[in-house]
Amino acid sequence: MATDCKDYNFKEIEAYWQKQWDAQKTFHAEDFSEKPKYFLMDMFPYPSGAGLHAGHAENYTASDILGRYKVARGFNVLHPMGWDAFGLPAEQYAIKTGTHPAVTTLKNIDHFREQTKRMGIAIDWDREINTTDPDYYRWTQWLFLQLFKHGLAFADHRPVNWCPALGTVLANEEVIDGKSEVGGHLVERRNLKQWVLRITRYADKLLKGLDKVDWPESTKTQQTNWIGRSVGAEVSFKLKGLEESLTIYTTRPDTLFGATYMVVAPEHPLVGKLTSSEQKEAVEAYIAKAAAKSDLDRTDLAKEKTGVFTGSYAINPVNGAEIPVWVADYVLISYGTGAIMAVPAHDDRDHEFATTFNIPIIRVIEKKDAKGNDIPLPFTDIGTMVNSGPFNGLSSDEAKRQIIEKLEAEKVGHAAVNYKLRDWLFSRQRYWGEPFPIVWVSEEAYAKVLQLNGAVAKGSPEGGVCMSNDEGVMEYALPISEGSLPLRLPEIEDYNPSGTGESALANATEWVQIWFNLKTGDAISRTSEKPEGDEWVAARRETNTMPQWAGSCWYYLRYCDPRNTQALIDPKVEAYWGAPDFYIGGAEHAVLHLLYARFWHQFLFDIGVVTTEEPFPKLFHQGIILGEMEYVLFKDSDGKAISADTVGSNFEGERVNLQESDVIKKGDFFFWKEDESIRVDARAYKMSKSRGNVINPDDVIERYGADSMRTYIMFMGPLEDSKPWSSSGIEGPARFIRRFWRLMTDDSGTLSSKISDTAPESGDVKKALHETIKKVSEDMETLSYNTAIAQMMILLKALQNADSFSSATARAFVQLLAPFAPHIAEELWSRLDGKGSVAYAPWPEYDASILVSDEVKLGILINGKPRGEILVSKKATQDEVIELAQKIERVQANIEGKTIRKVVYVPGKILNIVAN
RNA sequence: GCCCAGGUGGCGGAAUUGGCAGACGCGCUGGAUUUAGGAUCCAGUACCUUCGGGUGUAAGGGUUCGACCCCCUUCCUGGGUACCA
Repeated sequence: MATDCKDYNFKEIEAYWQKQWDAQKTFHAEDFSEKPKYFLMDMFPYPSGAGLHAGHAENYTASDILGRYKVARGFNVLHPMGWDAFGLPAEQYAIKTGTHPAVTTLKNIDHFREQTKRMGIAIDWDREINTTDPDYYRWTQWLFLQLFKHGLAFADHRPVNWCPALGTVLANEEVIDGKSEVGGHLVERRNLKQWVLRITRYADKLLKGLDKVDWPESTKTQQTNWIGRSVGAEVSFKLKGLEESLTIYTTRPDTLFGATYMVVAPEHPLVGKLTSSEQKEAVEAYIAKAAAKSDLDRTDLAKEKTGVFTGSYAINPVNGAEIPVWVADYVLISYGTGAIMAVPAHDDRDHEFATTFNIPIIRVIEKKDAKGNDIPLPFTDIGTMVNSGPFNGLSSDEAKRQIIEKLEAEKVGHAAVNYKLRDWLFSRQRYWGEPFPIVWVSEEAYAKVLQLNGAVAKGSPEGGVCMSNDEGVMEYALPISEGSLPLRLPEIEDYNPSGTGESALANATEWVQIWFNLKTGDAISRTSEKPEGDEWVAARRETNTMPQWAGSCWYYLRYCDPRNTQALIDPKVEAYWGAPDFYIGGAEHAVLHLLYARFWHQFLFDIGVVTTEEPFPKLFHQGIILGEMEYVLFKDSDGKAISADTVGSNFEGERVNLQESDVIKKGDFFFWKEDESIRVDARAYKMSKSRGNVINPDDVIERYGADSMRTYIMFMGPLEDSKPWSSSGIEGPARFIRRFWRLMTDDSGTLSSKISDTAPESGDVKKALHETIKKVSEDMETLSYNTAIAQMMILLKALQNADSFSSATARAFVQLLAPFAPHIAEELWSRLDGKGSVAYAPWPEYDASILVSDEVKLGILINGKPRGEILVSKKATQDEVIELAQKIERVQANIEGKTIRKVVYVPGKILNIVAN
């Protein structure tokens, strides 16, 4: 049944079909269907109060089109949606208003779901998930318990941004120039008890797995760089007058002869011993200063190298040279061994440092430029060895090998691999996150756990996880029983952090203070009587919560089996759906989300929960939709227009937004029409509230309808490109949709009289249709939606110009358009007596025989310049073609009096005659 | 700085195993229709031109019968990253 709209009333039509899809569960994905499965997934959104933005609309429309196409192709499509709903904004709102974050979150989710439906996105809503739902996060907690059990989670003191004035820990983005974003209070670094995941154990697997996935190259590169595997050597330098030696890591053992000094990080454990009495004061002052700097400051002030001589000397193992040991903060304690050999000739940073402090610079690698001159220092590439004793003349690569061999033989060094990747700080001092299913007990209690050897012992890693508390007493972390999951967030009155650096959970005494069973892992509040039995002890719950990444690391699995109460996912279901066949989302998650999720997935593979090695075999990033193009005229304080190229970044005058018609382009730049010597700044900016250039999908749907919005967003350009929104540009696709309606219907809302199965259909119409089927089908596979739409516009024109066309042609066209504009397609499909939902109608096939034509247009070129064209058979011989070509006047004129030197004939494409 | 992606009409873009650059759309110009229109329809629209033609894909060079496409150099824009030895 269709609506009874006479004209194109998109509001009525879209609302009607959305209701139908909901009621009929049109997009239900069936487990174990015999159809081939297609698991299509979007990066799920954080349901913010602001609602969906243009980027979401682009993302979901793109995947929706692919999903609808796959349904028409006979696939059992799983296209789910969910909510990454833990996060700071809801907590901050709770602190301000006292509203429980869950309340705010559910309200926002309702809004997001409504908006998604209003865009006509085909989702199986029965599989909706929400990371803040205890039935969901119990499995996040379960997963953490597995990581814990396998020794991949440990506790450590790690620095956070602590703001004493606010009594809270701040996220990096809440700290600006060392001050809190709110209130501008001083922020300091403070070590807190934190959870850390050993992602570094998976560094190699994460690197190797990238070879197996079909991802954008740039994303793979980013992950590769982030993991930052480097191969080099660890070398021990004897220290003059000290027992200890100093071990360094270098990727360039070939430059060992060029080491003229050494540097240790200010935090290096040997600094004290290295420091001579004369240098003590200077070194200690330097270390104190370095400690006061945050990581950010240390890099901010990186422009000038600083450091202090320790007074000690090291001995270069390859040539016995004595070289000074410095302490400098350009060496980081967290990478390698926290100490380096400095080779100023062949490292930019060492060169800068050596120049600043007048340290000798010795060239040990030689390379000549094109003119035969030495390439100036610092030269960081590889070349030929010089000043390196027995290794002179070797290539860098060969020297690396031989020097490592020599070091190994002399037991002063060995080949070594290092990673930039750090272990993952996995805790936050917040309320609105998953509670850790962990309790802390005393050392004696831990001993008893081993003795009892119950579920608690079996769920713990070998050696346990322990950590000294503020009083210096050792405490042990133990897992709560899997049966007691989910460990729910307690209801609290005040969402403010405890003020001690712990989350608000620390104040929920009844929740935190528990009796814990050392055998079973069960717990009850200490407000109750201590149960019988000496396996029950007093314990304290972990008060950190998990970061937002936790829920998003494995959500794709839960879509397959969202209501399972026995397991994270049923192995049979996992075997059917496997990993998502297609994953679409923004490139901003190229590193962290995608790396963390891969880590968990590889772990789940190792413990047998999943059967695939990688979670996202195919990944696609949609580009960013920018705000509208802006033409900005600058005016100085006197209101006088000034040219954009004279304006610095500290411009303080007035910015005037001009219309496109107010500017003129000359060369590469735009100028003001009123005074063409004034250059105008022309560009599109990222959408942002502060800039006021945000396009709200709701407004667009209100004015044009979802079908037109979807078609426009896909028509804007290649999906992966970033492109500016244009409020006039949408008129094109919107007109196309309206014309499509008028092509199929007449004024009274009945089918157009042009649609006839008795009148003959012209060859041109047939050809246009089949060309379109071919083009659209091909473009679907590559997500080239912009050109698919362009081709449908051509078909529309052809049908408008035709006297009549068949209902079969009309239905095929409706089907082609259906993934893009599903509502109007359903409506017209229904009116064209199509069976069922157009979504399930088998995708039209093109008839290749209609498209092949023997006659082709052949371009005739003289000396590479187009001079005419002829219609010939594809199989025409070169001689036939030349004869025909020579009959063309312009061709004659261009070869007259010249000798033909060469002829290049590409059948079906061009004929190029070279003559002079 | 380094890494990645990209520069094509006034605008969004199309065309690549190297073969007639500018499909499709916006905007603009002119026309039709309408009481009116931010509706609809038709035509034109890269630039220059002495109307023969010439020039054009960020700039310069190279390879080729032929280059938006391949190679080298430079410039610009966007994204990522921040002393990782």
